[in-house]
Amino acid sequence: MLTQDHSLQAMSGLIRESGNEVRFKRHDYLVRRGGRADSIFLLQDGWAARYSRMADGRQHISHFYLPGDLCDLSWLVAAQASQAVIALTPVRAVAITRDLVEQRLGSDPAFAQGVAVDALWRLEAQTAWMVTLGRRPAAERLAQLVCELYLRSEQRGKTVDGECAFPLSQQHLADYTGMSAVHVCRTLRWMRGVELLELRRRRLRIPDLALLASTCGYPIVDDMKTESAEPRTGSSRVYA
Amino acid sequence: MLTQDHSLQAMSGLIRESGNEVRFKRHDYLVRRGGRADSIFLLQDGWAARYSRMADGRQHISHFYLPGDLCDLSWLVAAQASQAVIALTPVRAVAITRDLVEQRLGSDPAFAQGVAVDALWRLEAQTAWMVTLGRRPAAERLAQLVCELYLRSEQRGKTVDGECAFPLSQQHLADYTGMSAVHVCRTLRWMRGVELLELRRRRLRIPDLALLASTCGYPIVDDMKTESAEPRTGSSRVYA
DNA sequence: CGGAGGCTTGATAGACTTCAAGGGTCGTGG
DNA sequence: CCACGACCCTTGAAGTCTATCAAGCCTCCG
Repeated sequence: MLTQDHSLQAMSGLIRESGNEVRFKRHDYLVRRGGRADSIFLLQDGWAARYSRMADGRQHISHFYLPGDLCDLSWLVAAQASQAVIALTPVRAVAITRDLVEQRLGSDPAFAQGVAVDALWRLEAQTAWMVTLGRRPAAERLAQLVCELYLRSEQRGKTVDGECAFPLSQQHLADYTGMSAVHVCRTLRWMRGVELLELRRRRLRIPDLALLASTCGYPIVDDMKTESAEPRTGSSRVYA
Repeated sequence: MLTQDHSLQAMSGLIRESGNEVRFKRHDYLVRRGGRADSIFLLQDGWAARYSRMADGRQHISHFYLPGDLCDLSWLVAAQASQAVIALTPVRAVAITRDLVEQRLGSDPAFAQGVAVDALWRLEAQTAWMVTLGRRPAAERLAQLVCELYLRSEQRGKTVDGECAFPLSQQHLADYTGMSAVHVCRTLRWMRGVELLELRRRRLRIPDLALLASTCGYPIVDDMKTESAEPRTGSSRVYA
C-alpha cells in the first residue's frame, strides 16, 4: 500500500541535509497571492491558513496547516501562488529551497513517488470536504471540521486530556465552512448545549469524540446497498 | 516549469505498450464505492462522474471526467475507492493495469514526477472550486462550471462553432454545484434570458465566452491591493 | 403508443445572512 | 495598576436565497 506519510519520510532526508529554521509572527504571510515561493516549509509549531479573498471582501479558507504539515507542495507546479498563506499564530518551520526539491523530484523515484502519494491523499481528503460543503448543513460542517482538526492534532501528539490548542476565531471557522460568523456562533452555542464540544480561550475539548463524529457525521451510502436507502424526490435520484 | 500534462505524456508510453480498450454503457460503474480498481482508465470518448451518495438520498458529484482525462490516479493510494465513478454516456477508454502503473511509479522518476505534477494541478483546480462552492451564489457557480466544461472540451478539440456536447442533466448540475434541481432550472432560465448561454438537446452553446467568464466570474483580489477593496463588515475582515 | 425521465412553474417553508448594537477579553501604553 | 482600544463573541430582528412540495408538460426511446 502507498501510505499517507510517504512524502514526509522522503522529505525528512532533505530536511536534515539542507533545511534551515525560519519563524513567522502572527499575521505574517508565508506566501502572498501572486507571489513566488522559493521555499517549501515543514511546520514545527503553530498554525497557518491558505485563503482567497474576493473583490467584495468575502473570504474563503481552503486549508489549515498544523504542525507536521508541509506548506505547500503545490507551489512546485505554479509559477505564482494561487492563494495566500498566512500565519494564524507564531510559526516555527523548517524551510527547504524549492530548487532542491525540484531537483530531487526529477532524479529520485522514491522521492517523486512520495510527493505523488501525498498529493493524491490530499486530493482525497479535499474531495470529502467538497461533499460536505456542497450537501451538508451547518452543524455537520462544523462538527466535521472540528473532528478533523482534533484528530490531526492528536496524530501529531498535540493533545492532552482530550484537549488541544485551537487558535481559530469564529470568523476563521465561517470562512472555511462557507457560513457567516454569526451563524457559526449560534451553531456552536447549540453544540455546546448538547455537549458535543467545549470551546473557550483558544482551547478545544471534545467530551465524546465518537458522539461528535456520529451525530454530526459522515454516513455515506455504499452503492451496493442503494436499495435499502429511503429515497426522496428530487436530488435523491440514483444515477444507476 | 512543471506543466500540466506531464502525466499524460508520461502515461502515453504505458498506454502504447500495454493499454487495452474497454467500453462502458451509460450508467455502468467504472468503479463502485468500496470496490477495488484494478485498472486506471484514459477516457477516449464519453463522460463520467465521480460521486458520493448519502443515507438520506442526497448526492454530491465531485468530478466530471471528459475525453482525455485519466480516471483515476487516486485509486493508486486507497485500498478501496472512496467514491463511485459512473458513465454518464457510453464510454470508450484505454485501461492500464494498476500493477503496471504502481511498478512504473516506483522505478521511473519522470513518470512519478508526472503523476505528482498531475495530482498537484488537480488539487489546485479543486481548491478553486471549493472557494466557489463555499462563497459564491448560484448563478456564479453554474457559470463557472459551464465555462470550465466548455474550455476543457475545447482543449480536447471537441467544440464546433462555439458548441459542444453537454450530456449533463439539471440534476447533475445541481449535484455538482450543491443546489437543488429546481433552482438550477430557474437559474439557467435567467442565464438564457440574458443570453449568457444556450442549453438544449444535450448541447451547449456560449455566445460570448468572455462575457460569461466575467459577468458570473472570478475576480479574486490580490493581497497586495487589499486596501483598494470595498470592505464589508463580518466576513470582510482581512487576516493581516 | 406508452412510459419513464427530465424540464418547468407556482406556492410555501426553512436555513442562513445581514444589519445593528452591546459586552467581554486581552494586550499595550501611560 | 488602570485605562484604552482592538478584536472577538453574543443576541435580536428583518430579509434573502434556496429548498421543498406538488403538479403538469415535454421529449425521447423502445
